Amino acid sequence: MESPVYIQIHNQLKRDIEGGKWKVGDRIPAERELAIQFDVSRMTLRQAIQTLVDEGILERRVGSGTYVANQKVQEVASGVTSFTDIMRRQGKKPSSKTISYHFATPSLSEIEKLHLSGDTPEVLRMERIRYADGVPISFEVASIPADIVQGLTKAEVTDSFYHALETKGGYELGGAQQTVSAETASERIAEYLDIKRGEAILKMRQITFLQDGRPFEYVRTQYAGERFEFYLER
Amino acid sequence: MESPVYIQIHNQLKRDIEGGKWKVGDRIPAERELAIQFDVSRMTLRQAIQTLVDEGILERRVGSGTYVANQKVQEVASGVTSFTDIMRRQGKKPSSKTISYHFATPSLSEIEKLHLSGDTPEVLRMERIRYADGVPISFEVASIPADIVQGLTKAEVTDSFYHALETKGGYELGGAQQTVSAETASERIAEYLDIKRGEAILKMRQITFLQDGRPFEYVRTQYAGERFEFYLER
DNA sequence: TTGTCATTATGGTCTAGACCAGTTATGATG
DNA sequence: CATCATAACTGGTCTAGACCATAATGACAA
Repeated sequence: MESPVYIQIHNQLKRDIEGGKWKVGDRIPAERELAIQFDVSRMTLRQAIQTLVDEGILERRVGSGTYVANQKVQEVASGVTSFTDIMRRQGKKPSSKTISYHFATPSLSEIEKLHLSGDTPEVLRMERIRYADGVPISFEVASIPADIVQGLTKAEVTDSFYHALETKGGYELGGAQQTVSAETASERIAEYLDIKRGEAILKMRQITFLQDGRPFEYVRTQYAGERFEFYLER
Repeated sequence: MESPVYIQIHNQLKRDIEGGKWKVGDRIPAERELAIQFDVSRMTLRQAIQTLVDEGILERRVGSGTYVANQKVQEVASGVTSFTDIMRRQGKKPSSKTISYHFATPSLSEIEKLHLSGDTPEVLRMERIRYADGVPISFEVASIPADIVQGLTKAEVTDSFYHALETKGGYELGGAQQTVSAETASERIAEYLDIKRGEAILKMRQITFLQDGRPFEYVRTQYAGERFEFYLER
């Protein structure tokens, strides 16, 4: 591993919690004890705990202990949500078909949007159709700097990219910028989405950022207008 | 003082920044130096800096220094913005043409969306076309409970509704719920927006709330797809 | 003038302690 | 058995160092 120790501990604790080692409301071992278990100083252990507190996963109570918080707000309020999560939350079964998946030299707009530099930057570019309960919802093109996906398998990238980034890559996801507009469907898109040419398309461009502000993903999505709508609270 | 040292330092640095000691983009002294100035250990000084980074006031750059961040996000991210404000911010001259403006008995969906009750509720319903620099951008239908607009003139409602609500009505604006979808233009809408029938329309439904959670406005807007896009940060 | 490379300064991480203040469990005492 | 003081434990803060990777600087060579 190359990520900082406290991130590794963060990930380990997160896995433990998600794996059911401790349930909501449970008290986890004291800082001093965990520090011994992980063989780090208490300050380092505290840094790991802090990141989980920031995420709303843990909750500290002075004099009493550190507890597994009952999450809720987080997912709705904060940031980036994957297609998979959105569909699951609506009780739909998400699936997708990968049209293409290959590394390439980035286009000008990819270089600009992803802040790429160096003499020979490379991006992973993939095209996918996404389905809800088997009905095509959207066609998307995603571009990701090659170094970000280093060490991830194709399955991890296509099936659980955000999750893999956090657990295996040690990255922390930040916010996103989106623009939403409307167009009519081209012949190719219409075929992909099983609609007629000229029907309405909701087009979204999204740049997703890491916690430190680095863009790591540039996605262009075209949704079948008749089957999808955006919901926002502000 | 009784607050922790790092909070005191936090406050001092904040005062310094607000007082103009350092301007946006300036580099503040190095951590090691500030630690000496405040006569604390570097770890404690870092804790003070961290709180300011969390607030988006400072920005760290490894190997380079700590800088006063240029804030931005806030205004964009938070709250309800009027068409007028959005256009002004983009340097466009906003205008609008009122198609209809009358009080009516609410439809079922208006009753539901606006939480109307009482035996004879009434809504103000108005239809408008919005322009930017004279080019039609959107057609909107807005419904407002009659009691909300009591005491406001027609000009105040059509020209500066949010502003008039706050100053003359004494209401405090809260959040909003929006759904965004795509459709194709009907004959009537196409005419209003000076586009062809069948062209893409970005359709937004918005319910706007007061601070206390009461809905006070239900707006259905259709934007000319080729002339408008939504921008979001999340 | 340009490119390379070593130096230096910066933030990032980590340690092994310390003391404080709030909470809880333990016992002694009535 | 109930009460209350106290000891033990918890997270919160703080220190005085250390080493690392990155970024900026300046000297030197091409």
